[in-house]
Amino acid sequence: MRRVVHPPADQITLATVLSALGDPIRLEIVKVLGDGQEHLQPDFVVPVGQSTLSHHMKTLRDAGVVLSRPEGTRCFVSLRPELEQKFPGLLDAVLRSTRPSAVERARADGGERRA
Amino acid sequence: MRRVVHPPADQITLATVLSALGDPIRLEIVKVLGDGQEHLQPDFVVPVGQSTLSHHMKTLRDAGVVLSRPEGTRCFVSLRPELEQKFPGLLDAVLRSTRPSAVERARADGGERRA
DNA sequence: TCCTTTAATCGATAATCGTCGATGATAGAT
DNA sequence: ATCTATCATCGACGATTATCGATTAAAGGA
Repeated sequence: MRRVVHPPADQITLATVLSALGDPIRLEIVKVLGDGQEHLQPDFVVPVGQSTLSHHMKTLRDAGVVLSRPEGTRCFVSLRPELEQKFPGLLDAVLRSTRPSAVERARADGGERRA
Repeated sequence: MRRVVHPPADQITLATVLSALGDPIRLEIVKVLGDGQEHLQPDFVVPVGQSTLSHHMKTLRDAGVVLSRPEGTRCFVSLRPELEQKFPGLLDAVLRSTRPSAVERARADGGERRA
């Protein structure tokens, strides 16, 4: 796998992180990574081509959101742990926000009786 | 003051909110609004012209982050309360992240003895 | 050595964004 | 009726971004 670079933790900025997260495709990627596991590109089911997905990955990597670990011909991706130190609770709040809330689930149910 | 429009709460999306917050100027605006009070444009000290500031305000408004309340010739701006219902804890996490953490303050102190 | 796989990079294109100065709209004051 | 203050809108510009298909790099397997 090709060489990939990560920014040092001290030059990760909030604006850049939020900007990186402010895209539906990248939000979906982060949502998948939210399980704390490492993932490969095929794990992210997004409606874009491979090169575009790779580009989004670079955006997240450059922003300091994800970590890319090349191994053999593959590249394992995970959430970058330093993010929690720098911006405590931020990623959690974002991940919680990607899940429908109780009131939204109720609204989606409409008037249905519970099964 | 001219008529301003706000999106209905149910069409505020996470990606759009994060994208709106992912800019240093707008982050500064939100930081000022973090005191929970209403503010006028002159309260935001940002290195851009008036028309650009107004444009950023529109971006935040369209994303559902802020509320604009025209009164007379002025326009009071505040954080939009529905945001907390939709994405609980998100704005708080962002606002906390705009403030330097304890470890960062210690680092900035360098080896200095405390006064 | 050649083939396959995975993912980064390149070059191109269209769309979006941040910025500015100028103008316009609205309300209040003189 | 005019002037002034506040802020939204307009038109233009350059910069950045999202996207694609094609290519390249690196490693593994045949």
